[in-house]
Amino acid sequence: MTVTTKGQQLRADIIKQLYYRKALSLTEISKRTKKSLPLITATVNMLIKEQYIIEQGLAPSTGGRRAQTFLLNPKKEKYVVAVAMDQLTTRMVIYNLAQEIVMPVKNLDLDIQDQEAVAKLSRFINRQIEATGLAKNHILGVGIGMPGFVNITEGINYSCLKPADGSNLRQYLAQALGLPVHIDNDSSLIALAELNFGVARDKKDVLVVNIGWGTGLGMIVNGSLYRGSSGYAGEFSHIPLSKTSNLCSCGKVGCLEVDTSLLVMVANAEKALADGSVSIMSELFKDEQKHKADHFLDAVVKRDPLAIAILSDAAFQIGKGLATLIHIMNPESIVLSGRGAKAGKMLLPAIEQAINEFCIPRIAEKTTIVLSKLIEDAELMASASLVIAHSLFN
Amino acid sequence: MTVTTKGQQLRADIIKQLYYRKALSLTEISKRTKKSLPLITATVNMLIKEQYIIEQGLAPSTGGRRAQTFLLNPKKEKYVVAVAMDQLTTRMVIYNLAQEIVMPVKNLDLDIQDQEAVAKLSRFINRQIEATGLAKNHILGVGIGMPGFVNITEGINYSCLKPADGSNLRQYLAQALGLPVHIDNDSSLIALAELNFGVARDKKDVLVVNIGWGTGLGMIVNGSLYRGSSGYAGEFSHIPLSKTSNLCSCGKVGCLEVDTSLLVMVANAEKALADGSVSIMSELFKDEQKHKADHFLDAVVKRDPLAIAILSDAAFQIGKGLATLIHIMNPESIVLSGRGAKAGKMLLPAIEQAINEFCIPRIAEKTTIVLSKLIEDAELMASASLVIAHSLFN
DNA sequence: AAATCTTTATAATTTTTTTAAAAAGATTTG
DNA sequence: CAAATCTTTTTAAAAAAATTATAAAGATTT
Repeated sequence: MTVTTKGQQLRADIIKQLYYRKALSLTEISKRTKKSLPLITATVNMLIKEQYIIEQGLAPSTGGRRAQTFLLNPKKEKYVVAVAMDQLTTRMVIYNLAQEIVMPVKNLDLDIQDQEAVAKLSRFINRQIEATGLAKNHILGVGIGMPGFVNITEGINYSCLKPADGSNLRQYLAQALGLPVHIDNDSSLIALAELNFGVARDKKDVLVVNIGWGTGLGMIVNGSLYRGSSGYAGEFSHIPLSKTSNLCSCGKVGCLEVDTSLLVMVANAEKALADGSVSIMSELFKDEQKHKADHFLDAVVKRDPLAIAILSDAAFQIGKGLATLIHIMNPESIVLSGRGAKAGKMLLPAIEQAINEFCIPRIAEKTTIVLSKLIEDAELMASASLVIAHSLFN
Repeated sequence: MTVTTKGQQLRADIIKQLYYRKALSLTEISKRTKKSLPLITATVNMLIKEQYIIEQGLAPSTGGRRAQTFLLNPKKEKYVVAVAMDQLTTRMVIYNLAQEIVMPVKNLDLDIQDQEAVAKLSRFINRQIEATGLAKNHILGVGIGMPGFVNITEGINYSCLKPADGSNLRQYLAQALGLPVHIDNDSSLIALAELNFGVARDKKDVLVVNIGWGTGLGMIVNGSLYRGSSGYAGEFSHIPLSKTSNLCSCGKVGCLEVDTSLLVMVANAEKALADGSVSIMSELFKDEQKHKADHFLDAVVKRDPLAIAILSDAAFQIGKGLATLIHIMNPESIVLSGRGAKAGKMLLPAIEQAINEFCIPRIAEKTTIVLSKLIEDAELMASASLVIAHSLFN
């Protein structure tokens, strides 16, 4: 059993704060870690001696003496592997402690339902790490975001990515890669990204909607990610809300997902095209290099009327679901994130209309709907921060 | 501005722990307050000297030396006034520090929408206190639970109980009573009661449903009451879920409340009786001493088929709403509380059926539905603990 | 440009926690 | 059944951390 001393904990906390906030003064670190200034001063000096931290220069004046600020050392040879998976594509990147990209994003076409997905994944990660020539003892760990019911303590995904030998997913990967591995649900990670690096920074109660194949949800409650008693909180897409009686992939009828998934939107588009609707999608869909969902989103961004109409119908349903969430959670804001948030501005009117229609004004009036500024990077950034959050830096 | 020192804070924390848990050993207090044993020992000894705490006797053996346990002193002349309001009735009781009843429950028929409700309330409370002969400086404060949108920091109820002179509700009452006053929403208080004294004790994530005139909700998240960013979290009864298009009191259509409020159930019963249904309610309703809702609940307890049928319809709708909540919050358990929980066992089958029908099994399987054991006392107990939580004990 | 005001950084003091030791009581064993 | 052992509480001593106070640095004002 590894025992973590208080000193180690504080070192890790300080590094974590600097990782999230970049430049910080001693006073700021002290406030954030809730430890006294003398203790922080001593610990930071130790970390400077060990090259983890460098002096950055003076902070802008706030009226008196300017504070010295500190930064994580980009030259320190400590690296983080970040992986973001979705149903069909897996992306990977390597960062240093300053969140600078050491190895640019690499893509792998990988069907998450593939029987050999786990083996392919670990080969891919290993190959990329080897290609960089980085020594494994300089890599702090691997953070992986993935769809499905993820048990983060056990390191299992109940929905997919089961190792062929029946072993534990995280253990399998840790063994195969020779590195610490941390896995989490994609929507949870996107919420963490918005909390640590995005528009949910410094906010206490925020709902982050992951608009993608399905409609995921990550909940920031009291300033930290809420996971529920068995880790499955935020199963937004399967709440009973649809008026249609379409069967959902989960086996139930009436789930929100049957009206709002990107796949359903694509299907609706194809149906409309078959019925003779005019749209640039009929051209776009011929290019099979990209997935139809991406073509659909492109069409939306290009203001294609049919695509926008279909998207708006889905957005209205999402908005109705959000109205329920607002009543229950009374959040400060709701962040639209995930790959579908590319079409963010197109989504907003229908969502806001639904919220106005279904919310008691007093409850909704303080809740703002905002668009993510991270979009593509969110999941990778959060995968990396998973590793930072679990490392000890000895 | 009153400054609270660390020492005062710890004294209050210790008293609070003893108030919630009754007999505790020094070690247990130390763990609960997360303060060291030497510090706790010293502070408890100080509180014993001041008569706040008494030795209770030795704890049962756990294998080694038996621990001394401590209790709040029932003879200490410190009292708490607890008030619980609903739409038509207000109840009041006075406890000592050991939660023993010093003045038994008194009732006041008070329509919460009455223009002079606040004045009547303060006269009532004052009269009862005077009747006991207790000195005001021996009373720690008054805790009041009430329906409506309550802003606990400002001390305002936006829905009702507005002082005629336009002043602040809590300030008005504090002035009129000459005592510290704390107000909170009834459903929030019932949830606090279950957390501190009931079946949600030691649990982290629990939803407490207040079945009454409407269907209220208090959420325990990470072991404490979650209020949302502007204090209105848990507005369960106005989520869009009903298939009917009945107009809700909130001005919207489709709210859960239009199918599940006790008033709707009574209306349904009356309609069925008018249509010729046979039921003991036709007799019961003639007695106008009690409210029809109480008669309805009595009929349910007496297993009247019509009443049970009506209740089950409502319960099914509540269950559908709870299915949504389970997906979002993934709670450890859901507690059915409030006056409607008297009919608890009758509610369970329909609620569980709805949950089975609308929940993904993996998510719902770990969530248990339990009945409150506090029912009547819940709100009064929590009103009192409001006062304890805000007092300083100097 | 000197004086004042703010804020950071360091030092001294106090408080609190941690660790260790002692005491009390239950359980086991000869 | 009594002595010995084992647990746990209680008290005491040492170490760590947080407050408080002071000094230093730099910005702003007069």
